[in-house]
Amino acid sequence: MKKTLLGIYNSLLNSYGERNWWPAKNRFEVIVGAVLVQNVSWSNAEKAVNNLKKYNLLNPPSIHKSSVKKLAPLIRSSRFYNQKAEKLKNFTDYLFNNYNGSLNKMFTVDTEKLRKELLDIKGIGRETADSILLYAGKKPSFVSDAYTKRFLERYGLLNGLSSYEEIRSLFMDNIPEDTYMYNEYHALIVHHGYAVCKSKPSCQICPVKKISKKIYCSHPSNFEHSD
DNA sequence: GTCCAGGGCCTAC
DNA sequence: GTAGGCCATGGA
Repeated sequence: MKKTLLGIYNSLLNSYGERNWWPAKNRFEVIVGAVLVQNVSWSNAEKAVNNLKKYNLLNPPSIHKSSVKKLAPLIRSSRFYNQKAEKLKNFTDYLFNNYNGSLNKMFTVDTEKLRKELLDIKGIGRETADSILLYAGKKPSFVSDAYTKRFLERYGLLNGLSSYEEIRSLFMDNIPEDTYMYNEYHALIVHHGYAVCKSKPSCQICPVKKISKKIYCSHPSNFEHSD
């Protein structure tokens, strides 16, 4: 499994190159983006992020001071905007209550401890917490998601594993604890699944096959299973 | 018009 | 612990 996962990583990296995620200027922008992109396309989330920026609200104190009523219309494009406005405020409440509003202080906390804290915030689930840890905090916490699960299924690597934590552990137990690799690996899987396999009649990594209503790559033959 | 995107919470069983 | 409903935009 170690060799397989590393082999897939190298194939993806060779095919697509570094993805250089997350597309954001600073850590808080990553965090806001991670919440706003929940179950919506990045383009929709990006519009909402830019709107907050436009009104100088893309910083912890401004979100903290703003009401849900003020924030919600600005992030309308990100879908579920009332809930997401609440979520952004839940995060800044946590940040000010525990770290005096300082992301620097927050990110000095041990990775697993901080992960638990983030998961206690209403609106921050596993994928969002791991995205914050990895892409904002540069901490080695692998991000799994729907693409990752689909990807592993497609290549027959899931072997009955299904939960988020199981999939996350599959990567963390089998590839080096390397923030750069965690960062690129997740970004490459998303890029492969979304930008390439979905948009092109054939992709460089594997042939495309239509299953049910979605388009999936389905041939594992490009990756040798060494174990 | 239909489909679906880089989820998470709540409730019921 | 998990299946299903809910939230409720915009581009293809």
